Amino acid sequence: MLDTKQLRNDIKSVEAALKRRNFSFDASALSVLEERRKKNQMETQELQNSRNSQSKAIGKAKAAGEDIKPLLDAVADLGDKLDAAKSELQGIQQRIDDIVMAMPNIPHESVPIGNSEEDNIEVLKWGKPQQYNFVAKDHVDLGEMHGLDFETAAKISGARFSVMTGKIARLHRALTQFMIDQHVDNGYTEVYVPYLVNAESLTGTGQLPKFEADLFKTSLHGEEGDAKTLYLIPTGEVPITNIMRDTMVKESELPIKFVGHTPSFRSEAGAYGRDTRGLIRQHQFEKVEMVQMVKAEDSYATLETLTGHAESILQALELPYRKVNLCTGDLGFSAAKTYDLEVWLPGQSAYREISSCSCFEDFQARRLQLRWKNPATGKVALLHTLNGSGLAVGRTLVAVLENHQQADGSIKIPDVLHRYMGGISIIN
RNA sequence: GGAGGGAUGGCAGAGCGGCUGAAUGCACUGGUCUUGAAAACCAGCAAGGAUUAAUCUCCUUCUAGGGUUCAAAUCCCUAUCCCUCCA
Repeated sequence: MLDTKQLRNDIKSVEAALKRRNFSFDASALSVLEERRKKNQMETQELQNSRNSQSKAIGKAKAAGEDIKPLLDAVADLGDKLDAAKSELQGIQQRIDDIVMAMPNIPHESVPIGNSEEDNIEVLKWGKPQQYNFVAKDHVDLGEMHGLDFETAAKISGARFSVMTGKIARLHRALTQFMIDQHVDNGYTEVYVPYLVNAESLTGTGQLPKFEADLFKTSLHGEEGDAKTLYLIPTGEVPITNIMRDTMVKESELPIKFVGHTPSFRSEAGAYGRDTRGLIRQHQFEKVEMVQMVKAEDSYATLETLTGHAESILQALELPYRKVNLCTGDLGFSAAKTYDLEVWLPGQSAYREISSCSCFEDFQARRLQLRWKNPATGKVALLHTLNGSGLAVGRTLVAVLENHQQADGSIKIPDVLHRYMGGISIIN
């Protein structure tokens, strides 16, 4: 959520900033609503003030044993007036909230302006795509040789699911273990979190109210009451970030660094026909997620180090990748700036997203009521939140299979994984 | 499945329907004292919003949503979460 003060005082610059990411809204309508809200709020507060003071007077008169009848008569119609004023104010406020909650974050000045992923800017390339003296297979062909099975998954669940058996399942788990251990070494605290979350949590990180269609929604015994509805998490970001919802953090606890391994569930509504082959786009996939909460002045430096932590995994696994600065048109709803890491996939001869590292500034913190008190100033301030996948495990498996394949279809296991694979160095 | 108890500021924890935005303790901040620190003592210290140049002032908030009342942390109903006991 954007700062409502800024929306009130400087709506023009908000309008201009959001235009850079192709988001437009009716600024004048919002201003009109604001005016009405202000007028209404002042009237309502005046009525409340009058009620409070008159009620106090009644209390005093009663205590003094005076006749309170005339005082009671004086406030007779105040309640109705107040109720009317309140409900009107509430209505206006609701309309304002609906508009504001649907507004995306303002892109950071270093974010390139553009419409689509074509306009993203490559920041760096690491590693060289290997030249093979044979025809490189894609991960589906390779995987099926080693226990990756989509047909069985389709029987169990449907399209966009997978079953792994044997060494490939172990490799998948090894990747997860390696990633978590690496991030714990980098100072992150490991967390285990729920995979079903309530609507408040999703609102806090920005998936709701706007993106409900992307989520799997559960119902308990056929009931869909608002309070009880739980959603499958679309990313570990949701539960991990919400650990700190509604808290006043002590300075000594900062920065907060969490890492957790969770599945992610995505409906992939609107992705019909895209990446239908293989593990790239599944309804269920694993991720190791890093989340940080930092002071405002530290957030952009933190984005660099956090992205570096994700990169270190790719480097350790000897996977060529590139880092891109997402343009305004490709930026997620809550993000102010995002680096995507794209890994080289020989099977597709293309770089594909494997990690997304974002700085949200105070956009999520405002919804989450995530704050800290600065002892130096005595002031309360919103924290800045960041997160990044480190990495998407399923896609990392794809990258390892494709990049480390041998002519005979066997897979060479990167050195750092040997200890997680019981010493195996090749899958054949 | 049944019967109770609870949810209050950063934390712990009081709180007769009106002078309670909330005792007290801890934590925190400033000061006295000390070579320095600790201890002790003194003082300050909730958040959000409206208004203001700022102060002042005003409004809201004691889990959430309803209700009773001139007036609700306090009474009533519902929901959520936590705890205890019985099956």
